[in-house]
Amino acid sequence: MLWPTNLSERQTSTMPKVIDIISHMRTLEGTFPKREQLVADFVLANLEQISFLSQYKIAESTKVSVATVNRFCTTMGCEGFRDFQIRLAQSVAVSLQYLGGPNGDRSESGQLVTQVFSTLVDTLTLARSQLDGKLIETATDALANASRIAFLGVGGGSANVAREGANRFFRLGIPSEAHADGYLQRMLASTFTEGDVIVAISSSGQPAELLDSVAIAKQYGAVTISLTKTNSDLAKLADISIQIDIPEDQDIYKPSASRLVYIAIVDVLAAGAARKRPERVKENLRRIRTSLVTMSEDSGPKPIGD
Amino acid sequence: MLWPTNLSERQTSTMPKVIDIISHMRTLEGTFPKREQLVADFVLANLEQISFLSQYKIAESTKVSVATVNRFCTTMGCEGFRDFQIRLAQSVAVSLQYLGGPNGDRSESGQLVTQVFSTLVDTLTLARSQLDGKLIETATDALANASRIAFLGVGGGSANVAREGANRFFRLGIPSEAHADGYLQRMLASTFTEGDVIVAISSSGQPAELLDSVAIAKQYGAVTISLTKTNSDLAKLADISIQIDIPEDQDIYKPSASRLVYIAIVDVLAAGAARKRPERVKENLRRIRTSLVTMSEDSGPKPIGD
DNA sequence: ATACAATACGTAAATTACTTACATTTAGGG
DNA sequence: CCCTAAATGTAAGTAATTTACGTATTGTAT
Repeated sequence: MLWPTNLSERQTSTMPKVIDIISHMRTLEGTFPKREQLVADFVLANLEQISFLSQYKIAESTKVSVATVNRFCTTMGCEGFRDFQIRLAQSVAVSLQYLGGPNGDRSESGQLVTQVFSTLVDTLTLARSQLDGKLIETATDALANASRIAFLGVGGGSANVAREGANRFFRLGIPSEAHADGYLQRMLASTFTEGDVIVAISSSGQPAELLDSVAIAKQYGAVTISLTKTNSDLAKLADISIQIDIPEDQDIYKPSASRLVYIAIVDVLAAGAARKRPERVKENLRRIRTSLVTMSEDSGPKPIGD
Repeated sequence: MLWPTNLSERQTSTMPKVIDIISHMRTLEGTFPKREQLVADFVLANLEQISFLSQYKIAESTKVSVATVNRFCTTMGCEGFRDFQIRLAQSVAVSLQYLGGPNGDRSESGQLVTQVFSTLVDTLTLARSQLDGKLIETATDALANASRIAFLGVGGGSANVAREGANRFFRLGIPSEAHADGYLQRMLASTFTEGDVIVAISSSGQPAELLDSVAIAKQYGAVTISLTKTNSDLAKLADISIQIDIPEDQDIYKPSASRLVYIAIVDVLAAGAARKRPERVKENLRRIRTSLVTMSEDSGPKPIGD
C-alpha cells in the first residue's frame, strides 16, 4: 500500500506524496503483459473519463476480463481498482489544472486568465511557506490586545493594503486607521504609546516616511509590526517583522502579485486576532450587519459591508 | 448525473466543469441537516483521507448511519458516494498541489495560516472556473480603448478594489479614478460619455448609488462594466457584466475571500488591457519608474510604486 | 521437438461496498 | 397537543470489486 487508508493508522507528520500515477504509467509502458497493455492504452486515451467508469466498462471496452483490469491496477502499484481510480483522478485533476482548467478555454483571453490566476496562486503558495507560525502568533497577540492600530503604507499598492487592514480590524472593535501620507504618518506615530500598535507595510521596505514613523512610535513605547521584504531596513527596525520575499514579475504586462499576498497576510492576522477576542467580535459584527440591513431589504447572510 | 460516464455519450468539446466540491461544501455549510453537517465537518477535517475511506468508516467515525453519509453526497449534488469520492479527490489534489503538500506546521497559528490560504486558493480556483474568456476579451477591449475610466465601489471592500483598479489602469496611461462616495459617483457618471468607461464593483450588486451611476453613464453613451454577483441588479444593468458567485464563508472569524477574487479579476483586466496597448504602457511605466528612482538610490527592477 | 516451469489470463464464487425502500423519529406550525 | 413534513436509521437489495482456482500461453532447457 502506498498510502494509509484508515484513520487510526495514518501518520499525521509525514504523509507520502501523491505519486503522479500518469507518469508512472508512462514509465511502465511496454513492460506490461499484453492484455494489461491494452488496458493501459485505453486508460491513457481516456484519462478524464476513467475515474467515472467501472471495471466492467473498462473490461468491456478493452475486451479483456475484469480480473485483468484489476491486475493492471496492482501492477501499477495500487491496492486495487478503487485505489487506482482515486489516484488517477487526482493526477488528472492536477494535469488539467496546468492545461488551463477543465473548462478547456484555450482562447487568448482564457489563457490570460489562467496565467494571472496561476501566478497569484503560485505566489500565495510561496508566501505561505515563508510564514512562521510563531511570528504570526506574536503579531496577532499584539494586535488583539491593542487599544488602537494604525496601518501605514506608501504608494498605491501598499496604501491600499493598509486600508484593507484598517477595514478589517475596525470590525473587530479595535480603533483602526490607515494613512498614506508621510507627514500624517509621522505625526500620528508620535501620538502612539504603550498599548498601541503600528503596522508598517511596504514591499520595498525603504520609504523614509515609514522608517521614521516606526522609529518614532517605537520610541514612545508602541509595538511596531512590519510587513515587508526580507532583511529590508524596515524589517530590521520593527519589533515584529513579517518578512516575505516575492519575486517581482519582470513581465510588465502582468501586474505584480505581491500586494495580493500582503492582503492575504492581513487576512490571516485579522482572523487570528478575531479568534482571540470572540465575544467582542461577534457583537461588533452583529452591530455592523444591523446597520447595513436597514439599507437593503435582503437580510440573509451576506458579505459584511460589501 | 453531472458528467457522462460512458465513452460513447461523452462530448469532447464542452466537458462539464469540474465543480470545486470543497468550495461547494463551504457554501452549503450550515444549510445541511444536523447529522449531515457532522459528516461535512468530518470531511472538511480529513480532506486528504476521505477519498481512501469507505462509507462505513465515515459513518462509524461520525456516528451516523451509512445512509446519511450517502444522502450527504447527494445533497452535495453528486450521484452518490462514489461520485463524491472522486470529485473530492480531484479537488483535494488540486488544493494540495498549491499548498505544496500537507503542511508540517501543525501549530494553531500554522493551521490558521493554512486555513486562510487554502480558502483563498479554493476561492480563486472557483472564480476562475466562472470567468468567461470572451467576456474578458470584450471588457479589456473596452478598457484599453477608453479615454478615461472610473472605478466605483461602495463600502470598505469594494471601494478598495476600485482604488486598486484606478491604481492599475492609470499606469497604462489611461486617466483613471476611483470613487466611493455616492454623490460624487452620480455626478461623475453624468459627465461620462462615449469613449468613457465606468467599472462598477459590488459583491452584493444592490447599492442604489452604483445602480444610479451606471444607469446615468449608460444613458450618456459610456460603456459600463460591472464586477458583481451573478444575476444581481447591477449585473443586469451593466453593458458588460463579469458575474461571479462566491460562497461567503459562514465562519465570521474568517475574512471573506471575495474581495481578493475581485482584485484578481481587476489584475486580469489590467493585464489584458496592457497587452492591447503595448507602446503606451511601456512608456508610461518607464516614466513612473523614473519618477520613483529619484526618491531612492536603488534603481534595480523593483515593484513599481511599492 | 518436447516437456517443464513460470507467467498470463479468464471464469466464477466470495466478499465488500453502495443504494434504495421503508419504518421510525424528530422538529416545526396550527 | 396533534398533524405534517423533513430527517434519520434499519435492513434488504443490488452493484462492484476482489480473490481463488483452473486453463492457456510463452519461454526455456533438454
